[in-house]
Amino acid sequence: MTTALDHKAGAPASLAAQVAQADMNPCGACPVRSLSVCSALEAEELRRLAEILTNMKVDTGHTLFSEGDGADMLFNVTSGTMKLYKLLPDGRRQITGFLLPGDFLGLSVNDTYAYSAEAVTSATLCRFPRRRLEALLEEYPKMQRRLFAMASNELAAAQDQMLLLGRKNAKERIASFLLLLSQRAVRRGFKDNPVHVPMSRSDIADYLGLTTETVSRTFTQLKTSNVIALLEGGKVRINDRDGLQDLADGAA
Amino acid sequence: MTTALDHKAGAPASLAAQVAQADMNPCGACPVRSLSVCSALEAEELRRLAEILTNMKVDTGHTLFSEGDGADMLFNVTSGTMKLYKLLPDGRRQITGFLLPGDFLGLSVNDTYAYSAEAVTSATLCRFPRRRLEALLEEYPKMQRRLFAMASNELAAAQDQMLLLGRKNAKERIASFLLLLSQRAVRRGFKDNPVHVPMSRSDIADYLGLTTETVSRTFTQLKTSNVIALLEGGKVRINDRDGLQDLADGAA
DNA sequence: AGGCAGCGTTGACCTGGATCAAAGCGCCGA
DNA sequence: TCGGCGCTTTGATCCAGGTCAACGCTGCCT
Repeated sequence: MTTALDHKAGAPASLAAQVAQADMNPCGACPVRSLSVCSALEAEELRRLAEILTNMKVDTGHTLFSEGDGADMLFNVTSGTMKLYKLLPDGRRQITGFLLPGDFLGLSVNDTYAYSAEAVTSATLCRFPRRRLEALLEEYPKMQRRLFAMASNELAAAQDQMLLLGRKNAKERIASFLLLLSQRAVRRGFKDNPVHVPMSRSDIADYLGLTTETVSRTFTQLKTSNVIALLEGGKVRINDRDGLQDLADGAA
Repeated sequence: MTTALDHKAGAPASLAAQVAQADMNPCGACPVRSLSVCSALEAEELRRLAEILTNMKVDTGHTLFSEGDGADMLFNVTSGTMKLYKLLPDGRRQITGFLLPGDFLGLSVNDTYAYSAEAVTSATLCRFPRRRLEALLEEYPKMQRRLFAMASNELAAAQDQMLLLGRKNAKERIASFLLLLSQRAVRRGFKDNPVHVPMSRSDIADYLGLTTETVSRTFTQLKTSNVIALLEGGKVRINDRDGLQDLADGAA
């Protein structure tokens, strides 16, 4: 079992220093300001955020929280990859999303999490007490609006995923998945081509509503038809992006 | 083809009269204040909303907007049922949700709708110009917060639906669907038992990621095993709610 | 009244992906 | 260095749900 290593975000003095630079993100090492809940805010707002956050680190496989737990914390991923999932009583699992640096997690409708969150790779996050963040939101409507925009984006992504799960075949699902990862890499400022795929076949399967065997076979098919190449280290090179896009759209 | 019948919401005088009663909802006949974007607001806020809204009516089958259209309007359903869907180029369709009175639609990330909206039954809506509503949101953070809460709810529903589409079998999907309709009826103040199912088999199929034939057969199975009874007028009586719940959870 | 178009149901058959099984292939710890 | 465990791949077989087809019902339109 892995454990979470919590620690308060630096000493107060160092915090103040951080915030003195207006373009510093209080979420520590978060390299993706444009996606973070913390981005596009005023220095004053950042300072207030910094006051209530705690930086933490989780190892691969660590469960951050489980469906049904009391939802008193919100998180922002600052490095690594997390997965969110829901389970059926018999163990069937659906991964509802993979979270990259800048992504936010922990929103809940009532007072319990509606899904579980687990680290795909070792990851760092910053953690906000729900109550205190909500209080800040009241004070700074701009933060509220930013959070709303993020939720809207997630909703749009969820709808794409419903189309995928309800109507696409295995090849189309894998193609869509690879393009999604590629696009997200670009948005995070990395090059889009050898796509880094940090998750296991089993995670991919549970995200796409398939089995590991089908995921594996489909990767092999795409490799055989030279649309992609499987590189070492969990990297996938896209040889024929247009072909992959046509597949993903169901146009092929 | 059906057409939308737009008309300004009453005369200014009548509007003022409406708003004078603080617990009147500016969205005309909307009977479900607790779910509406308009609910739980101050008289002042309601008055401002009433100023910018237009009530409208759409007939069964009418397309309110299509995926890719410029998203300059937001809507709130006041009566009837709407469906949201996405299409693949070859015509495969995924319905991402059914909207009942009080539900909000038209949120978009960039400036175009990410899905199409069509009337399942004839329906009435109130329509807000996006720009003007956004301006109001700036002014009234409480409205913003309310909208955020609604988006969070939709997100949770979308995650449930992903679990359904990715991991449940046909019987479990139909069971989940019936219980969902039943619960929503309760929340809207109707009795939960003979559930009203206003949508066609084809709509149900495209919502659940099945075919009409499978939907029909599964209804028949549930009827045969006396879990439900199919009544006339698109009503379904739930005879064994616990049994249905076990099915929906995949516990049976 | 008749005809016809769309929906729902049912039957027969087919197939994509699940399931079951077994073999490679790191990677880590002793 | 070796052994073993977990992940991935590949093969063989199965089956839930898709596809194709036919028919009944209902409600329009003429």
